[in-house]
Amino acid sequence: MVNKDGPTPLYLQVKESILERVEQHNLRPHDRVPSERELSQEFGISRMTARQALSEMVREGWLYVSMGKGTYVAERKLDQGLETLTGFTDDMRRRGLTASSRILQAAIIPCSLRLAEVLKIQPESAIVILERLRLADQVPLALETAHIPHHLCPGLLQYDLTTSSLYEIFRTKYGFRLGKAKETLEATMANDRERELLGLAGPGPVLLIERVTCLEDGPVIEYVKSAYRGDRYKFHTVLQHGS
Amino acid sequence: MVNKDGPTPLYLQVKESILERVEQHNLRPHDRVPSERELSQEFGISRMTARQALSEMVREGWLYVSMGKGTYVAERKLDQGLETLTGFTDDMRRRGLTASSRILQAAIIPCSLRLAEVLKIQPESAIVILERLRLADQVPLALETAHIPHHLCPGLLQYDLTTSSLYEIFRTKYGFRLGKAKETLEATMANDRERELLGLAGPGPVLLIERVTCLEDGPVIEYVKSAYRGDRYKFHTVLQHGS
DNA sequence: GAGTGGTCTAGACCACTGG
DNA sequence: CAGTGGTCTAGACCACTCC
Repeated sequence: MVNKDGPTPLYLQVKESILERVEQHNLRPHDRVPSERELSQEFGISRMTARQALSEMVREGWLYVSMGKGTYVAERKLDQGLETLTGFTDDMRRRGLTASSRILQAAIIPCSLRLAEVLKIQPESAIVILERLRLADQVPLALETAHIPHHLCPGLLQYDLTTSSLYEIFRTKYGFRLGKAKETLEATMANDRERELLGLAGPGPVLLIERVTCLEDGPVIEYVKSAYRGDRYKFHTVLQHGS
Repeated sequence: MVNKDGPTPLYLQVKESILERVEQHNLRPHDRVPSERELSQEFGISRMTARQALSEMVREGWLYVSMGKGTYVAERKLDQGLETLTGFTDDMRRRGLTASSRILQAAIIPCSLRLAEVLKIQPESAIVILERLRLADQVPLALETAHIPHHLCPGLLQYDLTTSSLYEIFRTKYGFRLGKAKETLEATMANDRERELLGLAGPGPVLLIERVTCLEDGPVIEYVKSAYRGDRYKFHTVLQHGS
């Protein structure tokens, strides 16, 4: 059942084994998984090793624990995807809306000092700057400015960016796989330009979102700053307790 | 140094002890923390127990490990553990600030119809309502109202909620383990009450955060609505691309 | 009372880093 | 080489849940 002499740690082998049962639906949400003592007998390992496999899976959201009762398979589908990285197009699709864009600026420019630090490239390197008014069902919702290192995606501006998702182009045209993104969100007042483009009658709040996105293998692919109309947009996320 | 007979687990006592040294700057970023074997001698505990304290802190982003060299204090940048569920107190601690509270309302009231749906309890059930002005280094930062099913934590109001973390009380006094939380964030204008309590001179934006938190084994433990000063607070999160 | 997870011990061997 | 974290063992006692 497990290989005690191989290079793979025992607890990882146990983890993989349970993960398989979950993914192949031999174990379904809210089914009980074998107890720590059962696993240690089944695999011929100590209870602490079985425990390490289970508690890692609990931490990662695959399983949950009910004190004195047992460990169970977690519900995945409900919240899955809310903490995942999506662009404007997918975000709107999830809300049942159709995304489109009006391009305000699309150019290749030298990169400022501050931006070079964020994108982890040399100052003055060429970057693609792409400013778009993002519409949901034809109504202005956000003003979005993306900064992308030009050497990572030469020829980006030849594609139709009014209807296509930028992330879709990254994936299909350049073969990029997105990794992690860091976001910050804050509430501010709309400035004049935002007010005009978003169609606000008077002063109003906007949700300012900054995102730094990395590819799976490390390099920063974009820095995006967006201003969402406060009265029309809510940001959703799911947090998992870390212990 | 540690209390072996008390109700607090040894590894948590060790964790708190190291956390204190980090917060009081006795240990600075990139300083080495005592090794697992050193800690087990210092506290008179086994190495596995010391290890549990350290590895939890690594997972939470306080420390990092360098293989074969040692364990070190992490740079408290906006890096890790940001997608984990924390309360105001821990959030401020991560930013190097001290959290405190002014209690505006603490009572047991019957639950409204709308709230009953969110908390998944019967309408008119008793709930604890706790409204607090949250301060960071003595400066008002957020107005927070928590709604908690009373039957889950009877006697909650007897505890000191001005300095204690609500989540700390959940954990130590009731033995709760937090699971997932769903949050929504939006930008609005401060209403009169928020403006007065948060100390805003005139109209200003606030970041409105709603959170529904569940325990590990399912039940909803709280619904919290918070209004953060837009000019003093940024929300951080990390998104992971869903493959 | 029997089973569960939560904590803890006192050892052990390994791969890795530094001097 | 001595020290580090990574893994693992075979026990132990506890609080909890269900019957």
